[in-house]
Amino acid sequence: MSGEATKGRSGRGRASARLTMQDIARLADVSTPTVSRVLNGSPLVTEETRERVLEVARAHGYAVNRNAQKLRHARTNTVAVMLDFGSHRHGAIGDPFVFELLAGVSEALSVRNQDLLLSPPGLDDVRAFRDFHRARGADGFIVLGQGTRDEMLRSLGKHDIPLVVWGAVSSDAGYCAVGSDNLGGGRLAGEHFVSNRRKRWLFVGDIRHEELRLRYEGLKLAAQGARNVAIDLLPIASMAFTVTAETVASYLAGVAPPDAVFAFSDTAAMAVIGAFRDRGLIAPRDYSLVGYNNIPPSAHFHPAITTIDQKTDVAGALLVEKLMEQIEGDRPASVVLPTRMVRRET
Amino acid sequence: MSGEATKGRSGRGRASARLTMQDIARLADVSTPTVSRVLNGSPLVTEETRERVLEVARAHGYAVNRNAQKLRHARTNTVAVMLDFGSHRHGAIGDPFVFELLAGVSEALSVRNQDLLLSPPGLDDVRAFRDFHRARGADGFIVLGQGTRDEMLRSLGKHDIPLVVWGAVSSDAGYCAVGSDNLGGGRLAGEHFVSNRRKRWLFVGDIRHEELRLRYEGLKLAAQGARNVAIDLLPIASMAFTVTAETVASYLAGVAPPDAVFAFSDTAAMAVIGAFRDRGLIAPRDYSLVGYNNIPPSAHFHPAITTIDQKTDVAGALLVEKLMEQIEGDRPASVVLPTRMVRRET
DNA sequence: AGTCGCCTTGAAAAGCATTTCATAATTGCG
DNA sequence: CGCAATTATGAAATGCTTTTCAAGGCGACT
Repeated sequence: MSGEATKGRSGRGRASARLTMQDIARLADVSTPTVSRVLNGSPLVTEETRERVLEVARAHGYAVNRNAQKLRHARTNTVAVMLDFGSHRHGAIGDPFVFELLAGVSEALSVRNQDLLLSPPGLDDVRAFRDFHRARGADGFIVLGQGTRDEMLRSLGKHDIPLVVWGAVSSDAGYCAVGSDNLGGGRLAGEHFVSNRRKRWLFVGDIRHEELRLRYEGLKLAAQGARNVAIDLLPIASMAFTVTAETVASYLAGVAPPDAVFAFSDTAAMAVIGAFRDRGLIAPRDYSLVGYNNIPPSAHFHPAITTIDQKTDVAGALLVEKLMEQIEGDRPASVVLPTRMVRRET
Repeated sequence: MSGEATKGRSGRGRASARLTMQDIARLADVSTPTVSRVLNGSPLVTEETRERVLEVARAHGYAVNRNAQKLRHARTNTVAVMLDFGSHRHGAIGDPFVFELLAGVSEALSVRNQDLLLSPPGLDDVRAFRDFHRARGADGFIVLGQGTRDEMLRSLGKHDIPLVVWGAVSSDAGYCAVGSDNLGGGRLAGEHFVSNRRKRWLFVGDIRHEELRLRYEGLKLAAQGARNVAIDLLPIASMAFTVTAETVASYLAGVAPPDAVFAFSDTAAMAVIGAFRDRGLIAPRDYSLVGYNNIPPSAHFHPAITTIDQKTDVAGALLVEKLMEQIEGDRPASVVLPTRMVRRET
């Protein structure tokens, strides 16, 4: 509609933005290929030429057009990262956890000089994914949080698209995954309960999420492994990924309260504490509680929350590394990162 | 080095990924321009041709190569988003707040069919910024959190690069900003203290951050506006953006404790509660406390934290809208979004 | 001294889609 | 029925960089 304001003039500051490799070549009195070689650090150039070209390029603030580069190469040097905003928007993830993961990935990619394209929301089926990939928007995908999309990811794995997923690691998934030891994490929580002589355990979380299912399995393992005690593993409060104090409260309304709760996240654990307090139940007096992710506020919470800590510091770099291997044509194995328990008041 | 694994074969699934517009043209028995026109919804094509082309394209799962598109057009339809990971990694931001902002931006961009490029960390000076822009990685920038980079952003504003910043809005900044009413938020906190008859106020936060400085100013305004009371505004604990229970504790060690604390974030508020509790001080009995951002756990905290709520739901869309206007050549005005106080136990 | 081979450089093609301009086909009108 | 005016389509140029291939210049070796 408008579009005249900028089009008309060409003598302003805009002109400099149009600088191309040819311009640099002309100014340095060489050909474009030579400029290209210099800028890419090729050894096939005289030191003297190199310096001249670099000098000109710097003086004019020239930067290579990445899009032309991407077009020329088969590789785009771009990685699409998919976040689970969907559930986050509803207050679900809440933890800065995914954010930390993203920071790690961003850093690792930048080191390797890869662009990070945040994939649009709504890439929910294989078709949308493939289109996105074919449009060469990206060489590969990093999916942060598999959510309930496991099936989609599995069929994606067959499509020859480089893909790494943060989440549950299962041997038969058919795609490369990096994740923490959810089973082990769950077991740690259970062992904590055992050592506190708790007998009525409750798991809070939606086990349709593969990661959470594994944590639950770990918890069960611990229950079965307990000697001389019969553990009562209460039916799961199979609530959505979203956990609020209200949902917990309404669950509590019907039953005799548990004496141990394993919440799928620290944020959920906080909600649990609130709901239990309303019923007059205080941790650790009346029940034990273990959260997950070890987010900073958990340490300051009252009571301070015992939680499972995942090694997120290396996660980003690892995800990127695995993806790069795939892009090179390899088929790297999945990785399970260790977890540990941070024992606090609950 | 390797590179043979994929290169050699061409009969596998790879071949289909190489599908180009020419292929579609040949298959549909038309020319490339026609395919292009069809795919871009140009009216210059017969209905019959259109259908044939679309049919072929769909059948073969063809998707336009965005990089070629970007190269051809002056606009890349890509927006770079800059996050303040730096401080986050040190446990600083912590709040899911920035994350929410990002989600909003992502959604708004996807609606407008714009790619979201997460800009690499370390874009700290004007030069790096400009290079990034010139490389045509992006048509414009959205900066989430101005941090202490205000000066850099100002000089950037003069460089003819479309830019919108989430953060403090000041009339002389020279760049377009969208942010919440930090001054008003600070005043709300102060008024809360006044109504609770608190007299020794402490602000926790690093006022080198423009946003935080404004909140502090708002607090001061409320102090000055109080009738019949002399408010004692304690020297700021001018700690880094990172606030831990330890920093608060060491600050407390030297002075008579305040009876009101305004923390720059809910996460910081939680740290404050922890440190005060260690000194035997309980809110709201011994002091009032107001946080910022209204993150979910604040409601479940014990005591439940009174906080300032920002309208993040519209923020993302607004940021994108302002940026688009700039890319079109306009110079949109900055916007201040309203804040409100969520009064809870503290 | 002559030939071979290496090193540096440039011309041209390729990578994929869009846009301009020209052409062929069709319609409308006198 | 012939000419002008549309309309649908294609050829060629364009955007910017990288890669291949060829050529020219130089020293080294026999």
